[in-house]
Amino acid sequence: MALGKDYAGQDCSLARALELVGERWTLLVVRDAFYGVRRYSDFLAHLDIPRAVLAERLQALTAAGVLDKRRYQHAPPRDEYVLTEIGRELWPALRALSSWGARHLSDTGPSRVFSHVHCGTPLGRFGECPSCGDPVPPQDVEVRPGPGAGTRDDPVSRALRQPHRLLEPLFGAPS
Amino acid sequence: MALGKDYAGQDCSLARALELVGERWTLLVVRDAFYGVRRYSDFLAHLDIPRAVLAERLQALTAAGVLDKRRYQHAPPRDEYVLTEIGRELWPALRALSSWGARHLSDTGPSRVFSHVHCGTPLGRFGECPSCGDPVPPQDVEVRPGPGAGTRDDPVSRALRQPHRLLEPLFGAPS
DNA sequence: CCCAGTCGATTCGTTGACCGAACCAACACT
DNA sequence: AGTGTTGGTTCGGTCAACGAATCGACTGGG
Repeated sequence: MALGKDYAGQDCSLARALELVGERWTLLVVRDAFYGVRRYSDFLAHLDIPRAVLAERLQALTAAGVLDKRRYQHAPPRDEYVLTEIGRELWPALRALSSWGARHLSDTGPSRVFSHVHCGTPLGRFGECPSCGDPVPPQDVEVRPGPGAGTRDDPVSRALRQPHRLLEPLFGAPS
Repeated sequence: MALGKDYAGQDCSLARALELVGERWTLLVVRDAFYGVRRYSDFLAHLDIPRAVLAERLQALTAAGVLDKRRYQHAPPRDEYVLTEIGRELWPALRALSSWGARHLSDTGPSRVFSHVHCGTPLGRFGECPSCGDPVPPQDVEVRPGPGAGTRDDPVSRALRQPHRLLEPLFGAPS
């Protein structure tokens, strides 16, 4: 977590994962990346995160190969951050944690619902499709607002009010 | 995370989960609980965590219903912390994160290997049994040291050098 | 050319969580 | 009485997070 000290001595895959992805805000940044957020200003507006912290997290995730920073426009220079294959493989972990939170820490029901885009079935708690029985890769998952949906009013929240496929860019950024 | 501010406004199950379980050390405490660690002093010895922080985390997890603090002996008074059903349901998330870390952030291979106790098959990346095809509940999982096992020398690390079933107490504490 | 606006940051002073060592209370054993 | 174990609490010091202000590169408008 790079919070003063690392988890030195914890010879454990979990500890190593947490040093990168366990810092404050980091997993929420990754979650937004799955939602299709790609630009600094959109992360900023959706997360209410201090600018310096966002810049640091994006840099760390890029350095670790979870995100790829690429210039999609040269005049003026504009960069976007996109999940790499390594980043996309965080989906099961993200899904499991989020599902756990929804089941045990929520009073209003989930704020977003995930379903298999091919058959419309809501995902099970491991991210699998109950009717097909197989784990669903994120690009085949559709997000929709759920019963506990919030009332934020930033461009990202507004765009997420309609069904959206994971990993698809939220805004028509030049690919 | 209760780090200065909470994730106010992040109306999201993931954010709620992270406020509890996303703080530094917390998931490692839960991991140790799955390993069968139950006593304050054992967490302390295995994690190299500041005493105050451990006390705070155990209290928070207990308050949230993830751990159950119970007195297993009255003279002298001794308490143990045991995973509740809610806590045990964190297993898929823990497994997914740990597996991700092992695949992408490890140079020596996993420090511990998990396998289905009924058939001996090593678990897949979602915590499922590749040969049975079903998700394996933690009480049916066996931990063994893996190729990247460390060289710590505390009672917990020593006890974990031999195969051990998850959730079983590491030491013969009176149940 | 000049000015306002946007994007992606960096800088800075303050707050607060984490760290590690010391201390403490309750109890058991000798 | 003295020593040891367990399960904490207390206390400075340090370092990361916070939020506001600033900045540099660029564009489009007048």
